[in-house]
Amino acid sequence: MAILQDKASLNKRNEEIGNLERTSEDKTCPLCKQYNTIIRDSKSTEIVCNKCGMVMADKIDMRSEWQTVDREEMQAKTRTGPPLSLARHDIGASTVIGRENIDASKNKINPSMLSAIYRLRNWDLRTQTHNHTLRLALSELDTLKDKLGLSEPIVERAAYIFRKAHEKGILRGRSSPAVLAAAIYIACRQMDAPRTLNEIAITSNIRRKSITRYHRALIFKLELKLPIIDTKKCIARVANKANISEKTKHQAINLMSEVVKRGISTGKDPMGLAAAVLYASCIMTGEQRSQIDLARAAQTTGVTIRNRFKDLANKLELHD
DNA sequence: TAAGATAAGAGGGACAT
DNA sequence: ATGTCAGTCTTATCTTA
Repeated sequence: MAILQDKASLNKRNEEIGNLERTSEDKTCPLCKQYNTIIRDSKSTEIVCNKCGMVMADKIDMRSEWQTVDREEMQAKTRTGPPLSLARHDIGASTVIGRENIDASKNKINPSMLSAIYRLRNWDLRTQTHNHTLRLALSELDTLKDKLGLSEPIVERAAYIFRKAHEKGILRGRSSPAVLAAAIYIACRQMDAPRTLNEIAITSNIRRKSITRYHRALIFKLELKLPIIDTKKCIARVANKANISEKTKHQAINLMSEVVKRGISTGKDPMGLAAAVLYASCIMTGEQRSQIDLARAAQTTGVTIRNRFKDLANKLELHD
């Protein structure tokens, strides 16, 4: 891959790559060593491994992409490319800098511009390490995807959030796996496919504490909005896990809407509440389930079920 | 064995200093 | 920024039916 000399060769390169458009092919990614489909993002000028986010171009020596020695060369070859699904904007930033770099040596450039270019260069170099942690995070994301059973849109959303966190410098001083876990949690919430913090904490092997901390940081710094957790979905989850009959499930959903209407649900762990509502519904329909069973299904404790249940009994006067 | 009670501890929100 | 306070949830242990 030649260093881009000027706009003409840049265009030529884009043209070459353009010929590859819509040809995704199977090959082994040099970074993650996984044999998988490598896709070209039609909106950017990058070819991207869809497993780890490794950015590459076809018809070039792969190794030179990431085994650069010389700073200048590295900078010139840098292609900051988030993977396919993430490349929504600031596409090809490094290429632009590469072009300006040449301009700086070739054409006489306004000296006042030099410092600006220098800054850009540094920024660009930083994105190189950004890409490194990005790649690590994305491959981690891939393994978590299977463990948590995340859908593709959730994975993309999580990756997007993580990348935004990168850009805003939120990762500095924070553990990126933990930030990734927080991003996953947020993505799940946003895509309306709730996973509990505990599930994510356990599968990612990251302390729940750090996930919640970074979760808050992300919400605040990225000004994200999270939809309220759908308590009915919690009911469905717990019910399915505890093998509750459809009849009782429906009863529980009705009961839950009443609970929500009366504001009993605010500030309570939705899963615990759902379990308590289900427990109450089981009593109503005569289905036999122990508090412990429900608690386990909701990943909470019997104490919580009891407390919630007592609340329900007091406030809804359900005695039967 | 399930359910209930109680206590100690952690973590975080609200609010004041 | 730091501290306090009330409320929530968890873990552990004991008692009751």
